[in-house]
Amino acid sequence: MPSQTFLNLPEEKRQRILNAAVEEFAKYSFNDVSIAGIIELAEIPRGSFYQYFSDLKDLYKYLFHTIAERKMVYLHRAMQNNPMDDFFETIKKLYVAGLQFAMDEPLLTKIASKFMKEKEDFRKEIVGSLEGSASDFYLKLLIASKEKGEIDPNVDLEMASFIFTTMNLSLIDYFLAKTQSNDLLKDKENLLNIVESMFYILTNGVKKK
Amino acid sequence: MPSQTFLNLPEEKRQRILNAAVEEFAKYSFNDVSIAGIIELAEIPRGSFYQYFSDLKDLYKYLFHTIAERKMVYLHRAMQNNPMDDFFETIKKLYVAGLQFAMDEPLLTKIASKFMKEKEDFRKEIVGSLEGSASDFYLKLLIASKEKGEIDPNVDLEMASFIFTTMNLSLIDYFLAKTQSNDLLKDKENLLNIVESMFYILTNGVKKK
Amino acid sequence: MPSQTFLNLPEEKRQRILNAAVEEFAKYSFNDVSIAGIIELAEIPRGSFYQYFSDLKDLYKYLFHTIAERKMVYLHRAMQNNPMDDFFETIKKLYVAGLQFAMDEPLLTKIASKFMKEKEDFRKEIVGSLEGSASDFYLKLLIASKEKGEIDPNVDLEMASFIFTTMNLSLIDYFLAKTQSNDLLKDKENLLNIVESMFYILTNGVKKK
Amino acid sequence: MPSQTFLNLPEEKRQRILNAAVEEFAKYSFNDVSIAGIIELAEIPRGSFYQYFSDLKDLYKYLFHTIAERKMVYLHRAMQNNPMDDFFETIKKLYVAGLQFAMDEPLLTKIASKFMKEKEDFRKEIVGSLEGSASDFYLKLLIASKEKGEIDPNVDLEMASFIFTTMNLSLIDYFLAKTQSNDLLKDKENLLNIVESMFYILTNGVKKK
DNA sequence: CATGAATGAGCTTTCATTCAT
DNA sequence: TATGAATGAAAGCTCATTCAT
Repeated sequence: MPSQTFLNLPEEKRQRILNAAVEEFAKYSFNDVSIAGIIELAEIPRGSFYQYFSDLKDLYKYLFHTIAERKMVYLHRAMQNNPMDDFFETIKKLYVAGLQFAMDEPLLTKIASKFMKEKEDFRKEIVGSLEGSASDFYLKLLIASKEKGEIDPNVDLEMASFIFTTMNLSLIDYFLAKTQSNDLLKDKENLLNIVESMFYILTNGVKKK
Repeated sequence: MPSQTFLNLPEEKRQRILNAAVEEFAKYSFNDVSIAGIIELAEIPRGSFYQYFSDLKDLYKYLFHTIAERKMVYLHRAMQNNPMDDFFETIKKLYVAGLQFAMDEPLLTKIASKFMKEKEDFRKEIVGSLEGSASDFYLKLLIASKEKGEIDPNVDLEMASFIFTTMNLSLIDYFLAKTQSNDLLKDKENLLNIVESMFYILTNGVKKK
Repeated sequence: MPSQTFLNLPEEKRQRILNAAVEEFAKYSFNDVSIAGIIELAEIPRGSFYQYFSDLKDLYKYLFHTIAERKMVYLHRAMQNNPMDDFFETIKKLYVAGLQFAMDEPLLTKIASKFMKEKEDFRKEIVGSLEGSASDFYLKLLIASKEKGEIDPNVDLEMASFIFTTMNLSLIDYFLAKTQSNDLLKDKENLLNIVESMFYILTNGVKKK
Repeated sequence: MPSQTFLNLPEEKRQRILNAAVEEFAKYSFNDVSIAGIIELAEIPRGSFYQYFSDLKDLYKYLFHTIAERKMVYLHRAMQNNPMDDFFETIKKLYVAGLQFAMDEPLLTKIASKFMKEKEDFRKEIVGSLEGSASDFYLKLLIASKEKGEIDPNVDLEMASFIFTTMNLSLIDYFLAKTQSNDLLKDKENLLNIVESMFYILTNGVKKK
């Protein structure tokens, strides 16, 4: 909740501040980011910071929710296209959308990734009401899918949703790590291949049948 | 490389220091742990710390390698039993051993888990020679297993090893998270069930056949 | 390069800080001066120091250049008067000007004198571009003077410039040392006598002719 | 005054300690030398230091007097040879002997040179009874020489002795500075030339006659 | 005597936050 | 509102000196 003052700021200045914050939060974990660092990058006076935000956490919250919103756009877009896809197709599209976001906005993704590694208390404090976790979302999809007979009845759905959640995050981390050194991953073709090979395993398992 | 002085310390005092360090490193990421915090917990004077360790990193390295060693005992024990197990059985046992360690030593496990979330540069600095990552280890097992015809030839082995690595870590994190609030997980029976349901999915996939 | 903040400080406070620094640097060699000592003398809080200077060296540099400038005023004044003086007259005036400065600003002179005794690396770091040493300056004068036939052709000019440089500094040190206990030296008459008797030797030698 | 314990030490160990001290004191001014540094170089335990010396100053004093003694050997040797030399010859030989010592024992000379740059209080404390300064020594020679009619009666003898003292020290510093980069100075021929050209000036002056 | 562990004082530096203009 | 100066708490590290064995 930045002050109205901040929201009224001329676009250019507001962006300068946000960009500075993004740069810092993409580089360091929350506790290692200093107000000093941000105001220096943003080239704003010390006092101004406190006029705009009550706190570093205040700024972080705002940033985080902005990022979440932006990512949601990608995810919604991915799901709207074809509401008749089966479970696997849906999830795959979500994965790809997530990676696409990572490709388009690596810094924001980095922040989100760092966020997932923060302490749970901190995360709860930032997110506020835990508005339906990703895991719950997958679980609902799985239940629906099971009713349609797409899912092996021996599968523990909670575990499955845990796996899909985890692998999604890991894939993004993997992508961020590789993207720095190597840019082979930067073409979308390759991205799809990776998701495909992951899904082959998650849907069929690794065991020879 | 703590000083000989530290190693010569009376058991009780040495443990007090190590326990203090464990407590702090289990609670905070490396950068958020302060020497001040540790010496206060351990009730040793400021100067003594520097007589024992050159640095916070010095202490951390020592701690980390101690933990790694201790965990290795669990893993080796798990593998020695039955060298004739197939791939799935082997991995399953490793997972269980990892969880067993987490159950016996939740704080140490927490430190190890936090370690995995540190920046790569830092990790490299601590580990020194990157002595064959977990992922490489799984890959070798998978290749051997494939040659024995246990693995679906359509499976991308690199991806599979990535998944097995990731899930192992995630499972441990999951366990640590749950273990704090809820202690239903604390009996071994339950542990095995969790691993089983995960392996069902990783071996057979979630799709109905 | 002190911060603008420092330069904007109210005269009184700025002087208090500078005076404190002068007092300390006149008393101790650079390495033995502590920020702690200065802020206590100046009665400013710890944090303020760092708002004004990045470093002790930063303050020292500023101080040193201020002193150099102030001394230059004396030296220039001494030389402007009579550009037609011969070599001996010129140098003599420089010596006297130097001593005059020492008389007017004994603390600043003390700092300059201490500076000359620091390690060469340090000196270079402070001065920056070694803008033509005193020795070079004397050498040029000597060469010009030789051409005018004022100098004994048997004299090694480099050695002569070395001697004039050295004696200048030593004279100032001598003056500083004596000035503390004894204030007979404090009248200008005496000062001139000293310089005269030194010059008699440097120009004519000690040997009976 | 090191303890008898120190003096009884096996030669090898005593030398190790003294060499370590020499190395440190040749590198840093007294205040910047740490006991820590010396015991590390000497590889002796912390406690031992205090068994041998009450203090860093204690060690320094001992070292300093050792050096002074050693240098005296050179100076006495220089003077004994030819008691019939005139003033100029005598002084010249002393200068050369000093430089010879600097050539043979650069580290010890460095320490002596650093000593001259210490605060006067400190110097007095180390030397103890100011047992006849170099300047007094030159003064006596000059007086004797004047009686023999070798000295220009217009010369202020105090000033002359000051000059001879100062130039001697400066010459040694100059030699030490040059000796590090350039070893042209290291042959004795050159050394003599330098002293000669200095003496030409000090005896005859720079003025054309 | 030799040893080396214990200790705390003292220094530098960073930073979040408050406040006055 | 914008600004940036003031401030002191807190951390890391070094070292001389004392002491117990």
